[in-house]
Amino acid sequence: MPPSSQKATMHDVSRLAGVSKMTVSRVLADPDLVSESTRNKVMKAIEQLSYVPDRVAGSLSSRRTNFITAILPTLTNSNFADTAQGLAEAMRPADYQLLIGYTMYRLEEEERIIRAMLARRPDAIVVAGTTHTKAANEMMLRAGIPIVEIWDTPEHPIDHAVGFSNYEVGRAAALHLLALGHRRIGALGSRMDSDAKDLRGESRLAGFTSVLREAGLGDELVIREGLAPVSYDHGALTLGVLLERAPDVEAVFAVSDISAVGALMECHRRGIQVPDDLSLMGFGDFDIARQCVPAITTIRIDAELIGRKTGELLLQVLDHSADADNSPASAINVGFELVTRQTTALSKKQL
Amino acid sequence: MPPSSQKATMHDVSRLAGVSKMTVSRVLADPDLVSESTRNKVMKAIEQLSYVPDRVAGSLSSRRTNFITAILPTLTNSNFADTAQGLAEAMRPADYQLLIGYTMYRLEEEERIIRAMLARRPDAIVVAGTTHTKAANEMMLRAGIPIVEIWDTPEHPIDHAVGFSNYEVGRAAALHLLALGHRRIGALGSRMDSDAKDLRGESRLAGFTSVLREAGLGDELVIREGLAPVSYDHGALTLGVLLERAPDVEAVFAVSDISAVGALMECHRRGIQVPDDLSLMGFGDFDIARQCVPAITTIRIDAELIGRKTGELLLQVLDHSADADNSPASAINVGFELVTRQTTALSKKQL
DNA sequence: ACTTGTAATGTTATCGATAACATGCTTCAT
DNA sequence: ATGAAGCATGTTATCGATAACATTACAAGT
Repeated sequence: MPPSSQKATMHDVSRLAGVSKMTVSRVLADPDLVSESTRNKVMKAIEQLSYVPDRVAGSLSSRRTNFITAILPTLTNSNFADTAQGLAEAMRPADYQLLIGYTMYRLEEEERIIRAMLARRPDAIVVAGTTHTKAANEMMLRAGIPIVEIWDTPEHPIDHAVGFSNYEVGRAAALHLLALGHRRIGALGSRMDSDAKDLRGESRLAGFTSVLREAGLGDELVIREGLAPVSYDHGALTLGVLLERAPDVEAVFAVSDISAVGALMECHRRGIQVPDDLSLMGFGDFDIARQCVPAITTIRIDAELIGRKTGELLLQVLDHSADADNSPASAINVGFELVTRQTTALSKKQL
Repeated sequence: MPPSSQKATMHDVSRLAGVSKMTVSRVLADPDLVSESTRNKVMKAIEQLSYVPDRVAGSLSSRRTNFITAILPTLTNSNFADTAQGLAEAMRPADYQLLIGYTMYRLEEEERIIRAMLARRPDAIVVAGTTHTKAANEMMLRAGIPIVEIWDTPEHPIDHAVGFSNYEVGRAAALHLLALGHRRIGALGSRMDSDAKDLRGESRLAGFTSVLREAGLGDELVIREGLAPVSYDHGALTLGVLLERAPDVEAVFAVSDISAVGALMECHRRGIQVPDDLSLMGFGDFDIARQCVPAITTIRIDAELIGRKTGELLLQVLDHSADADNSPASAINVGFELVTRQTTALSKKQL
């Protein structure tokens, strides 16, 4: 460990500058309140002592930590990483620090994390998803701070929400494949295990099957295998399962581009022509989906935008928190967009 | 905002349980110190009041925040996300919370972040990279807490280090391509801009060119274009630049698998056969490199392991921090491994 | 019986800042 | 001239916990 020089406190600075602690505090928090000459004296003292203010003490005193808790399923999914980055970016000018926790798609873990995070007294909580354990829900309700549920559209929001409808995403996917004339349509998702469940992915599958049923088709080709988070392997494996169940499948929707890419590569390996033999689409508009050959049809959501919008919303709410609870709980729908690329094509049967 | 019930303090709990604050504190920190009957009373009071301890106050008092600062170039690179996850995983049992900052590959930004983070009084700092601004270096030296530089092997470590030699990675890549009989060898990297520079990628390129020169080859095919972080597009674009400069190039090393994948897809689009027309390799062993068709030869580093090892090291050091500065600064080299797959093959000229 | 040890709990003094109010000194309109 | 207003600064009281030391009660050893 490097040599520890005794850390200087605000008191040390004030003595060296010949002013009171409060003046030092003002120089740091609101320089305009202090005359230029004193300000310079204080700045010099800060410099000389390499003083770094102690925000722990500051937070206790001011009852504001400038921490924002962000609870996401995982960091190793570029979509969520984008959201985190967008949120961090939006909050940075206001000097907020992100406290990131990840749940591994487990609700009990989410509850544990919320409890642990609340002890840090964050100024707000951002949480992915709209389904939480009872205890988690109560803790957030009681917390007395703004809560933002993101990445879906909650029916009963705790407070604010920023996201899109995963259910509608699933419907849009199914409608696209149907419109191309496909009838043997499948999907690749993950298992709804008690260990780990991708509730948003499941919503997409639910929307997807709802359309299939409306079209008089069954949902027997909707595969749920493997645990969240999905991977390239997941796509490859579940495609294998699907092909075994229905060698004549014409079109497939994967709940994530990652799975879609894995499935596409599996097609390459098996000599299945995409989209001639099989139409394939994903979700998320990951970079790789655009870069793949052939480029993958997908549903674009702007993950970074979700983060940024959430940040902007919070800045506004936190700023007005002075004038009591007049902050109306807002629900922002950022929408999504079907991006047709090269992996989906008209059914040959139609031709 | 949800209704804010007044938050209960430890004092409230102690009154309700009919004990002193200190006893409540003990129940939470070291339950064995308290008799079973009092402990139960206290627990009941905690439950009744939905008491959540205030770690801000606790940290100020105990002078330990249980925060670990992790400073990484970006979160949207699965390698760094893996490292973060590994670190978080290792520290979690000891109840440490990660404070993540990302620099966007900019040293000035790193300095800014270090300064901001130090105000939170972390118990340790983990920072990617071994090159820092002068001010950043001094701040870390002065901080009086363990510092771990990761993702490279520093010549002059500030304190501890966990990583591998990027320079040797570059050498291994060049040696592999040379061993296959290639002589027209190029590389794809990013520009060393003042805005953003990937110093570790640059080390890999340096090691790479050192071998080329030893073999009597020039480095004119080492492309440095675009800003870090690299992307699939980056790989596609720089490959284009390289092909323009040397249509007869035989083998290429990309500083990242991401670039390598982008380059591979560009080859697909241009009808260049890999590895028949061109050998291609990357770095990082990203999932996508293994899944690609053809699967990409790469250099595997275990990013998650770097995080985990760092965590274990810190737990040990922080635990012993009681017995003064007896913690020997350790430098752990986790090494790397060349993974030969389908994108590199013997030079045809040799045949 | 008397020290001594130890287990369980309480008391007091911080930790390093900020909020809220108080003070002193100018300035300026009337 | 004078008092209200405003600027620049200081004082005092917290914020909610933990460390360190103090106390009490009872058991065990001699």
